[in-house]
Amino acid sequence: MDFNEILNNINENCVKIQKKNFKKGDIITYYIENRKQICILISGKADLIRYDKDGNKDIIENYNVNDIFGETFYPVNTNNELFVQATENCEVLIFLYEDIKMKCKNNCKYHQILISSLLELVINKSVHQNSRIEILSKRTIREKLLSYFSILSTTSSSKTVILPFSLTNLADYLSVDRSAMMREIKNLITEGFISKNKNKIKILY
Amino acid sequence: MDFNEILNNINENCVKIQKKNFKKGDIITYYIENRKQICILISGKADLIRYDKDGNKDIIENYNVNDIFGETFYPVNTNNELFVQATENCEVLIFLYEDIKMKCKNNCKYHQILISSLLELVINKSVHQNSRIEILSKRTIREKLLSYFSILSTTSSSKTVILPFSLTNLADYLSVDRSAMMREIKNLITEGFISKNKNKIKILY
DNA sequence: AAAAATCTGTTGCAAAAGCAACAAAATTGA
DNA sequence: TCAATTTTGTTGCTTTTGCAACAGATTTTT
Repeated sequence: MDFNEILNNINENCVKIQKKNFKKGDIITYYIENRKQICILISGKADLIRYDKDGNKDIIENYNVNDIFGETFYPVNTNNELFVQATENCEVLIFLYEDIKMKCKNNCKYHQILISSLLELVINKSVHQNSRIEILSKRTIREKLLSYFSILSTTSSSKTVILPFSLTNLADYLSVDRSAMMREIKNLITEGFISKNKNKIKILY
Repeated sequence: MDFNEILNNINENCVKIQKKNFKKGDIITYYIENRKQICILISGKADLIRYDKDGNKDIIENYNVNDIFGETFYPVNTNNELFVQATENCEVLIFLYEDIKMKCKNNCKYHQILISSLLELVINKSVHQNSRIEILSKRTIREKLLSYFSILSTTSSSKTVILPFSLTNLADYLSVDRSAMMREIKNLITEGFISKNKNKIKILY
């Protein structure tokens, strides 16, 4: 998926796409009701963040290369302030859905490639969301952990998985209390289901 | 989104799309690893169903008009048998992702409309999935319920919401024990947060 | 219209999870 | 490099949830 090629070749008269750079810590975009912005992360990492009414910071999603975000994909309402913040330096493509939605009159090739590529990215996003739903649907912390490890194991084709984030963030991702999760990891180890070394988990069953 | 128009006008030499009819109870499709089928529900209702290793039936998703499904959107592995079953008579468009992915040589107009329409449907799907994730991320049954009611209330612009499915299925959707959910609904009523009449919930705060 | 199946509502009890608070280890950054 | 911050690991206690088992109401099927 070479978005730079698309960007360089697309007919500027028909599609308005911006490429912007952000430094670590910068706000890439605020989610605005009734706008439909689409952002594609070309390089770097970023988080979708919300502050709830009690002022607690929630990391709702995190993004890597080829991830797609923007309020187009998220139910936005005025109660929540949602924004995406760079956790590393980032290159991002930014445009509005209505600006690319329909084929331009010029019938330009790269516009069509853009739409097809976008479709592919959104499908990937949907698959990831379904994995997340699958995990969150589990009733116990144990099942959530095992289900998460199992998905990592399948995608990496290995019984030893490397956690892509800290245990603190894992608890957030599974949406459980961290200390309760730690307790359950300990139980899984003593009961022989897994072993653990730093951020490597080995599945033993 | 008029898929019949697309179907009637699309160049049959470039895109293979089938329209099929199903009776209530029929299996619309089994999810197969490494295939990438896409189905669009034109009319009727259907459920995505899994039987886990203990033989328990799980309703994972349910589909209405304009919903899109197929293994393209779901992480499939050989451990689970996944299939979609009609809960009412259905008309369904069925095709393979690779058959429509790239623009045909003929450059036919309706092929492009199909891809754009598909993009729109997948974006909608993604927004719904995010709502579901939002709800499932809540830690307590009470928060899940209130969060669900609040989303229904926002989309219907009314403080009185009509539950689109039975309480039994609501418990499934929220992924909680039904009796515990009933208890919590009762608590919400006695504490004055909501009132309830049949399948109508009124939000009182 | 009767029988079967599903859904709603309720409860006691056991298990699991959340909360709070703390210390030690590891990482970051000034 | 040393101080500050974040992460990991642990535990006692409380609250919430799940489970099991009912009975009654409602809906569907025959």
